[in-house]
Amino acid sequence: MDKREQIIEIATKLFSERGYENTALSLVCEKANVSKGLISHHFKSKDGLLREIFLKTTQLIVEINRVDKENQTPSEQLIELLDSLFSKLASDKLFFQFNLNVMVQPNTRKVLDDLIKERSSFILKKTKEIFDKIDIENSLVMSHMFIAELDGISLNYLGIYEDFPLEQIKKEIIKKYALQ
Amino acid sequence: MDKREQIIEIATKLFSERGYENTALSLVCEKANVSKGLISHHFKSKDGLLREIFLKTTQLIVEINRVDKENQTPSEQLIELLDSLFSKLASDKLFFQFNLNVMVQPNTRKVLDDLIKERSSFILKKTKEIFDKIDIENSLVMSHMFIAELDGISLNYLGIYEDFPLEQIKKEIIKKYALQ
Amino acid sequence: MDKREQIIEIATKLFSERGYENTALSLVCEKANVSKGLISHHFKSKDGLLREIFLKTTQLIVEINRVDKENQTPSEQLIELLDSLFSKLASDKLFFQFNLNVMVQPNTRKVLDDLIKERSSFILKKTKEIFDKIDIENSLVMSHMFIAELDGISLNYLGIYEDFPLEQIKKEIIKKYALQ
Amino acid sequence: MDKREQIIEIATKLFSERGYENTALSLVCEKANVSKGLISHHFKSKDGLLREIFLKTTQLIVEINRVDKENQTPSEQLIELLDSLFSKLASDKLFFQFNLNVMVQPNTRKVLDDLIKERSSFILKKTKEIFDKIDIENSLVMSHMFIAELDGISLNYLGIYEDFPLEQIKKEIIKKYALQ
DNA sequence: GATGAATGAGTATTCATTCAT
DNA sequence: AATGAATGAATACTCATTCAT
Repeated sequence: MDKREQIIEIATKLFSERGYENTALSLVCEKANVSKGLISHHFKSKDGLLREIFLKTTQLIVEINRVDKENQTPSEQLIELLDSLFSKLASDKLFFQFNLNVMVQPNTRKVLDDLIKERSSFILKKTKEIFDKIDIENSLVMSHMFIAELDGISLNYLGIYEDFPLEQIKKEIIKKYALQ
Repeated sequence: MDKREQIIEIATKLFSERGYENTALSLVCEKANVSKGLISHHFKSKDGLLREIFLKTTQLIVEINRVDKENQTPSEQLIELLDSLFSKLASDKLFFQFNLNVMVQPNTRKVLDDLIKERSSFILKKTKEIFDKIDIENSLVMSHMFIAELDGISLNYLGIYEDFPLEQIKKEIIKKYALQ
Repeated sequence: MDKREQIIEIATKLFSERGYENTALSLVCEKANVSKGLISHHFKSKDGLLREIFLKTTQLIVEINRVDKENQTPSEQLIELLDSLFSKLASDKLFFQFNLNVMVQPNTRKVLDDLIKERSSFILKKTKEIFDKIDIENSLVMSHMFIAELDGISLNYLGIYEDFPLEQIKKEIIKKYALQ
Repeated sequence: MDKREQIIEIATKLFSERGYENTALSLVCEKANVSKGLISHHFKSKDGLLREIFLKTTQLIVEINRVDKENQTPSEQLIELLDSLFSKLASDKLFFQFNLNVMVQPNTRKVLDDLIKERSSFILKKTKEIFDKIDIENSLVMSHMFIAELDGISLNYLGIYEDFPLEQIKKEIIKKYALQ
């Protein structure tokens, strides 16, 4: 059993559920069955642990975009992307909760600044690539709107409206973007 | 000079800039030139102060929606709404920062639960009213999408992309929703 | 009972006996019957408390030098000064222990830098004044030697030689400096 | 490259510069490119390492006193001793810094108690031997004064006065003690 | 001899809250 | 309404030491 991995796993869960600032390292230690010193040893500080976790979620996002799309039309690619995104949104709320959380909180935002910039420019680039293939006009602005809309859906679904009509919105989004 | 009002003003600014959890009441006291006891006296607790502030921002949102629209077409109303929203987004970032912040943070989310629900259902209702007047099909789902898109734009503009093309996106949004 | 004063008193004693770095604030709190927060409240930090204490000991030194010497010859002044110094050295070891301690420890030395410089230049000035009155040649260098010798005596008496012949050395010193 | 020796060298430097209590073994390990376990292995504990270092500095002091003085008069011996001492004081401040440090700090004082006593009685004996040869009256007390004065000079030169007139004081000391 | 993961007690500091005045 | 001394629980972090490899 790798204790380092265990810390990351537990901390990810707790940071997502309770928020970064509201999660004491002592709680992480307790739940992960690990001493306080070990976090210092492996991650140097709480912020260091946060960065490690954020990096891991970025890798996950990168992987979602790396699926082999050789024999798909751009529209099919977009549909698949939306499909996997909406699936994950429904199945793994905490993943999105965590990411929203740390990007909005001024404190964590600062700690993760470079990593957030790196990730978000990657997402923008990938989106624009698809839009360019589909030959959408004004692809940069449209990519920004596309990303914003999906982020807004996450935000409203996760944090604001209890009866958010996720499924129907998914259909509308696919209709709007992929079936042009 | 009303000290109660001064506390609210300073606290709003600090909570917005630094996040709720990362703002010590002692800092609020110092900046507002006020003793610690006075916050307890007026607001009972830090959470109480937060609720008071959130209520005030809700009132502001309500006011934006209350502008007299008697002699406007629904489309004109929508355009004006979008206009004032994008203006405020550019001029008063902290206002949106604060609201995003407290809605995404699990802790504050819990404290404000009832107020958030009240506000968001108000916003949904108002949006749907306009969409119904415009006679948009599937108005509930479309209202959700509309709100989500605007929230997503705030999120991306404020917290993620440094060179977010706000102006162009505003034009696209108006084109999309109001000029049908 | 003034708790602020109580903290200073207890801390002075403990810092002297155990050294600054080896004295936990929790120990000070326990002995002074005071909560941990109160030290923060009054002194901001452990270093702040140290500076306060060092300032107080400086005041004591200043007072020793302020005794009315109107109707004394310079030699009589010097004898009286030596007398009170040697008395205090024998009766209040901790006082000297503390001062040696914080001036030699790199950490505390840094924290107290400005205060140490201020104090030591005061002592040098006062010594030189007397030496000038006695009309001693090369008074600046001789003042330095005088101060160094007394500091060295403290150091050896307090910290090194268990059977240090303090009384006889006092006589020799008086013979050497005051009876020229 | 002998790692044991390397640890001693680095630790001596760091203890001197930063003080014993303020120097973490992890820092020593890092600077010496050595694992934590190795210090335990070689020196058992941090205190063990300190004792080893103190012993080494004692040996250095012994060597200074062992220089062949067969064909020198006692006065010449004393001058040479003072000369080498003042040279070292100017060239190797850290050496004296370290020794002052550990003798004044209650914690380290306790750990090194036996070694300090041994060393200081050696120094006293050696000094008294020379003074006896010169036929100085009251040689024990005078030896104590001599040692104290030199210690005081170190203390004031290293830790208190930035513009301490070391060279002139050296001349005065030689005049006073060696040219009688 | 040498490593480094792991421990756990200990440290200064923070902070919302209480309460006498 | 207003102050600020006082509390005490909580927090991130430090660090010497142990031990399996």
